[in-house]
Amino acid sequence: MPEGHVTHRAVRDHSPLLVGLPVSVSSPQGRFADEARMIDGQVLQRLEAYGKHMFAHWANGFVVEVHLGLFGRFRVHRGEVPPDPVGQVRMRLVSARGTIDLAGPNVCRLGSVADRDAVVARLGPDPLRRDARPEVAIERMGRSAQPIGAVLLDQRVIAGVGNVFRAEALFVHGIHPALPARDCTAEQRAALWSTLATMLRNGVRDRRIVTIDRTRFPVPRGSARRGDTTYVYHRTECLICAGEVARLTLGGRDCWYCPTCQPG
DNA sequence: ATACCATGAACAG
DNA sequence: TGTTCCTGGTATC
Repeated sequence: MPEGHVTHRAVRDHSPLLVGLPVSVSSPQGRFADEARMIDGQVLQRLEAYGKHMFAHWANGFVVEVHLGLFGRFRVHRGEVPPDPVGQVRMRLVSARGTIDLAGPNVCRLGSVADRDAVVARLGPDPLRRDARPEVAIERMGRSAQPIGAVLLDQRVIAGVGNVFRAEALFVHGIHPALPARDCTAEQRAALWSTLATMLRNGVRDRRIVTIDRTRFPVPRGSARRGDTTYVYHRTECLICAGEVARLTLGGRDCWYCPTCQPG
C-alpha cells in the first residue's frame, strides 16, 4: 500500500527502462484507451514524483498523472512483454528495455504541463524532493488548529505522508495525535519533518516501511519479534512499553498511538 | 465462493 | 461526515 516512498521508488525503477526511449502506450483494461492513443509511440522525456503523485512527461507535451490511491500498483517486467494477467491493467508502457503495468490506480489521467502544475500547487513540500522547503510545511503545521494527527495526513501541508508514517513519526517524538498542531513547539514540528523525511527515505531504499530504528530509538531487549516493522501502527501493544495501543479517528482514518509514550 | 479489510482521496450534502 | 471508487491478500464459510 503506497505512501510517498512508493512513487519515488517507481520513478527510480522505471526511469532506466523508459526515459529517452519511444514507448508503446496501451490500456488492456480499456479505461485509458483513448488517452493512451494520444501518446502511443512518443518518447518519454522525464518521470517525476511529487508526494503520492507521479508524472510522466512526453515529448509531444502531454503529461500523464498517476496516483496509486489505496490499491494501485506498478509491476515492472524486464525484457519480453508479459501477458495481461487479468485484463485489469489500466496502462501498459512498453519500451525496448521492458514493460511497466499499472493496475488499480486512484488516478490515471492525461493532461498538460499546466495540469501538472495545478496539482503540484495544491501540495505541500515533499521531504523526498531536493527542492523541498521544510519551513513551509513547518509553518503550515503551526498555523492549524486541527489535531496534529490530521494535519500530517493533509497533503497541502506535507506531501507523501500516509497513515503509517504519521502514526510512527508522532510516536517517535512522544506527541499525542490529538494535540492541536499549533500547540506543537517549533522544535517538535521541525523534528516531525526531519523524522518523516528519514522514514520516507528509508522506505525508498527498502521498498517497504520499516520505521523501527534502533540507533535512534532503542527497543528494549526481547521486545521486538521477528517481522515487527512499526512501534505502534497496527499493533495491539506498544513496542517500547508493551502497554495497550489506542486508536483515534483523525483525518478520516484510524491513528494508532500509545497513551503512555504519547501522553496528551 | 464470499467477506472483509487495507499505507487514499474526491465528492455530495 | 458519510459514500464512493480502485485491487488483492487473507480470513471465513
